[in-house]
Amino acid sequence: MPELPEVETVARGLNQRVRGDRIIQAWFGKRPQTFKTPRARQAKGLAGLTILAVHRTGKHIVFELGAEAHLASEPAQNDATAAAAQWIVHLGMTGRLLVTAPDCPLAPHTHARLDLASGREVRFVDPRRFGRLEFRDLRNSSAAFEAPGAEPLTIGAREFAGLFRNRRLPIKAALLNQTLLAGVGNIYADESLFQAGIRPRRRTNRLTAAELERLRLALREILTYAIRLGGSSVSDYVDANGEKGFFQLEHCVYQRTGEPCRRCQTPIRRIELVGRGTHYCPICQR
DNA sequence: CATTTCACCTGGTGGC
DNA sequence: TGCCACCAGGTGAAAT
Repeated sequence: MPELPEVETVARGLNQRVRGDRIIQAWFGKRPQTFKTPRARQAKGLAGLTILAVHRTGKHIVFELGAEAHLASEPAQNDATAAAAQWIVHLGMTGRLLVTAPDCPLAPHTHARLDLASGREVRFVDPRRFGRLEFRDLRNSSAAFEAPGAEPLTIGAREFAGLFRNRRLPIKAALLNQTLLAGVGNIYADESLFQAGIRPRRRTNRLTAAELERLRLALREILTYAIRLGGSSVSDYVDANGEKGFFQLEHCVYQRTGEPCRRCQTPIRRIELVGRGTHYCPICQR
């Protein structure tokens, strides 16, 4: 399931491959749930725009789009002031965003295709349809997209502690709440709690300052390392080039129920928390 | 308001 | 081999 490292990997791949390209026209499927902006408005809005840059915010992929053609090397990354519009893609559980040749066979559950001036296509494929596509025309008073929560890679110690100090919910539930931190999902919540030695059910307001700081650093380290390995390919995740990631080989607890802890050999335990499978080591995490 | 539960989806899995 | 119940989980709406 795409979380911050997977979404970052996809966004980087897209930025490398389609930055500077121009959208000739766009096609959209008929499943209404996929479209946060009505499909007709997306198709009309995207046609003719140039891709200035592609980047990640939280779990969202943002295409910065310009009304005029720019040199691919010219626009600064994240230069929202130059952007006339944005195309915002959330991959949900099973979403894929791929750059393909036009004669590449159309995968089942393809919900969107962008025809590019270079002759290639950007395709959005999503069997389970938890993904979302949104178009924002910044020329029409729409605000630029902002993720609701803080960025786990750059948040400071004081702000991080402030997010959790006055809450009573389990720390794992807090990590999954995108309005607090943006980008952490089930895999990296479990992995970072293991690394920090904290049990998932612990109430956030009962965590010590030292524990919160361990958690902040664990998140940063794990997310950074996972990005370097191209993310975790559990389920059917692949990047914009169709390549799998390798961080799943590094998992210490996620989907390792009953297997020995890599640190102390105790069998990894699985519980259900806020409706999610949750994995931890009963010895290493307190 | 804070927190918890549930519906939305389909492919893969395991039991018989 | 085939059938089917069941499960995975990101998000937002509804319930508590």
